[in-house]
Amino acid sequence: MARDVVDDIAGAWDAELPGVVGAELEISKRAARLSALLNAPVETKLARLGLTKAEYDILAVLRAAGEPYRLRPSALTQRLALTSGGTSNVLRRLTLAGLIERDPDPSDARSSWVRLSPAGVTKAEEAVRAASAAQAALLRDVPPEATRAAIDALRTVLIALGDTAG
Amino acid sequence: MARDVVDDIAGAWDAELPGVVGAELEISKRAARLSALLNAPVETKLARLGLTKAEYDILAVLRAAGEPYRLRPSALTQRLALTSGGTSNVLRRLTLAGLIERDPDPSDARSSWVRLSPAGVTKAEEAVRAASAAQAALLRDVPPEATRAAIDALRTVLIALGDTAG
DNA sequence: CGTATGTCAGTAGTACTGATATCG
DNA sequence: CCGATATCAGTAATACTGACATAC
Repeated sequence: MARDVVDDIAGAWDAELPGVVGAELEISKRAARLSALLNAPVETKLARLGLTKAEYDILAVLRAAGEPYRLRPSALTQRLALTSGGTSNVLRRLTLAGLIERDPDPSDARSSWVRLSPAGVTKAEEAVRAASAAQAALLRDVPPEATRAAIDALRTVLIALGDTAG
Repeated sequence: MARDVVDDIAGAWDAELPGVVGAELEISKRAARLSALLNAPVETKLARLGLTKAEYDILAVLRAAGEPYRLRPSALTQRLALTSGGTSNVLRRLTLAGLIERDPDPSDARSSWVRLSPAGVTKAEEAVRAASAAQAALLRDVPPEATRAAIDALRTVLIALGDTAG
């Protein structure tokens, strides 16, 4: 079978410190590498739209939530695995850019709704189309059955790790 | 088949913008998620050793290179996919911490060797053992054949994307 | 002289902690 | 009064660009 970069790294460790590294290196380095490869063209496309990845992640979650495209800051914090402070930081920039707006929540005055502005809806849709197209173009070089096998194997591992829907 | 978090995200997009997102979302989000899950405990362990992930990556490449544990800054820049400026930045911190040293290169006075100090060798080995153990502990919950299937599927995709050894 | 190597200063963005205000 | 929600200030680290020095 052909070798990839991670095979070389694993081989080097086996020669230097036999038995110390194993499958955990192979799976984690390959997951990180694939993620980086698929992410790079997305960041390029987003930059042309004036967005960072962190900003895009928020716009995408809001757009995917469906009308009226609004969620609470705490829901965004949870879905993006950030702290509340980190979420506030990105929301401030998106507000300045006019892509989101705040609606007070009559039922709980501590919180508020974060809602895509009309410009935010447009930007979110442009961004998700651009991001998907960029990644799909990269994956054109991969046989569909290989992509499918990776998707299924990754899902199985993630579920075993407790990353389940709900 | 059981559903994971990404199934929910893909389902939401299919309902909102049918046909826009496909396999590229499923593979990229799962790779990113698995990478994040496997990385989190590593960063915790490294923090206890006084290392950041970027510092660890450099120490690990130097240690895996074998004796005399030294490489040129340009080689580190290439293997870690950084710019030269980014590499310099981390090397400065590692030098201050006493974990690496510089040896002039008699054959090319523009460059120099970056070499693990004795303390750097010890720290690198402690760190790689701690990182591997933390990830292996996580993966104890995953059937070995599922891990193996993911490793092989990821390797196939990476090779198709041109990420080959050499 | 032009290219390659590396450092440094400055910058932008990420994402944290801890303090604070407010409300249920 | 306690816990939840969110913002803000401050901090640390990442990693970039562009300017620069040096040497091949």
